[in-house]
Amino acid sequence: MSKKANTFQTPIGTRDLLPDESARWEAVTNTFSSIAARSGFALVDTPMFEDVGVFSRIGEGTDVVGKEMYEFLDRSDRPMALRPEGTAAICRAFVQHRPVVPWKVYYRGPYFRYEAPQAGRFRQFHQFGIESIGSDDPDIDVEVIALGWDVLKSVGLEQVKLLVNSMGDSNTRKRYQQSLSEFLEQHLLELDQDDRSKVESHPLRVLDSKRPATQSVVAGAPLIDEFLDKDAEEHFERVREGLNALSIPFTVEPKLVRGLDYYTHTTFEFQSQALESAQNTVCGGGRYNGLIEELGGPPTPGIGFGMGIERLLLACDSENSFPNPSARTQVWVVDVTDGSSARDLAHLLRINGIFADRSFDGRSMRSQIRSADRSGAQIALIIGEQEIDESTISIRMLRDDQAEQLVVPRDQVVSQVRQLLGLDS
RNA sequence: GUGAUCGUAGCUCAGUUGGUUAGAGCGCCUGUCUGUGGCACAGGAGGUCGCGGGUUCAAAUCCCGUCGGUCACCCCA
Repeated sequence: MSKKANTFQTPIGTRDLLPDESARWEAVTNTFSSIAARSGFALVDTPMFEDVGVFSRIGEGTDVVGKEMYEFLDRSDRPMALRPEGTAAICRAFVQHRPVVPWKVYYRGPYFRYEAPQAGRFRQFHQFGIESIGSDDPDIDVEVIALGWDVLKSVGLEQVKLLVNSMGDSNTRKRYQQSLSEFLEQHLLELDQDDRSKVESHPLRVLDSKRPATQSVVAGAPLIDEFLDKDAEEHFERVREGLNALSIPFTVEPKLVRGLDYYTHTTFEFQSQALESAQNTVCGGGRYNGLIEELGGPPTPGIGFGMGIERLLLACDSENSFPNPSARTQVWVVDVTDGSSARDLAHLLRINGIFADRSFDGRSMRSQIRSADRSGAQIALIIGEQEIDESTISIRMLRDDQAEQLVVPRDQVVSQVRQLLGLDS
C-alpha cells in the first residue's frame, strides 16, 4: 500500500464496506429485520452518540465503560460518548417516551469501542439486537432466545452452541459474589498470578478465565444456582422448559457471566463452534430487571440480545454458508454508435423496473460485451449502425449458447426484454 | 494497555550471502477478431519495496524509530 504523506486510510479497527461484500451485508440485515418483524418487533433507531451518563449505567467498573468508551465534550462542553452497545440507549428511549408495554423493538447499526482490533473485534463494529421491555414473563425470555436461534439458523449456521444461565436478582448476585470472593481468597495463591487482582475487583470474571491454574480452582467454586431463590428458580425452570418445547438445544452453564453489570436472571450466549478465533460469541444477551430504574424510569423488567454482524459473517464463512448474493444487473446496453441509444435505452429499461447498465467512453463492441458478461447480465442489447438505420435492437442472450440472436423493432424492446427475463407471464 | 508476527504493483506473493534500468501470477486496458463475451496468444498501463533516520562506495535486503495490518492476552458482539 503506497501511502504518501497526503493520503489517508481508515482509522485503526475500522473498515470500508465495499461492493464485493456489501450485498451480503444488506442481505443479513434484511434477514434479521424480517425475522424480528415476524415476531412483533419493530425498528428503533437511536443516536450514535448520547450523554455519557446513559452508558455509564451499564457498569462503572466494566471495561466497556471504564476504558473502551469513545468519550468527548461537544462544542458546548456536554459530556458525550459514542454508543458502545445497544441496550442502554433503548432503555433511555423507553424512559423518555414511555411506550405501552411490552415494548418489543429491534435495532441495527454501528457501535464503538476503543480496543485493540483482533479477529472478530473492531473499533467500529455492527450489531443487530432486540429488546423486549415491560414483562417479567419467562416465556418472553424464550421468545427472545428463539428469535436469536432463528436468525442463526436462517443464515445457515449449524455449529452453534447455546449456553444459558440464571443470575437471579441483584440480591442473589450480591450474595453469590460474596461467597465466591471468600472462596477465591482462600485459594488465592493457587490462582494464576494474572487473575489474582480480579478477585477483589470482579470475582465473577475469574470464573471464565482461560488460564489452567485458575480453571482448576474454579472447578471447585460455589455455583450460582445454589443461591437462587424460589422465584428465580421457577423462572429459570420455565425458560428451560420453553426451550425444550421449542426444540432449541442448550447447555446450562452456571459459570456463564456476562460482562455487563446489568444482567439479572436469564443470561445466554450463542457461540460458534466453527470459529477458531478467540472471539466466538456471535450473540449474547439476558435479562436486565434493574436497568430502566437506573436510568430514572419506573421499575421495569426487560430482556434482549446483541448479535455481532462481523462475527456472524465470520462464522458463516467458516461454515461456508450465506454466500454473497450474485450481481443484480439483468441487461447490458451495448452501443457502438455515439452512445445516445445506450443513454436512452438504459433509462427506459430502468424506469420499467429492469436492472440495466451500460459502458461509457465509447469502447469497442468487444470490450462492451466483455463488460456485459462480467456484470452477470442475462441479456445484451446491441445497437450499431445497422440497428440505427432499421430502428431495431439486436438481443443477445448471454447465458444460453443455443439461443439465436434476435432482432426486434426498437419500440418493442421493453416488452421483449421483460418477457425474456420472465417478468411478465 | 501488554506481547508475538508481518508490511515489495489493485490482489496473492518471488526477490539468493546488501551490488547494474525491482519480478511473476491473477486482475485491468489494447490487439489478433473488418459489428459480438466466456478460451488462447501477444502487447501495455501500474511500484520513490509503509514512512523517517542510520550503517555502507552501494540497502527492498543490515540497525533504530515510527505508522499500519494480523493474531493472542485482557475484555466482549
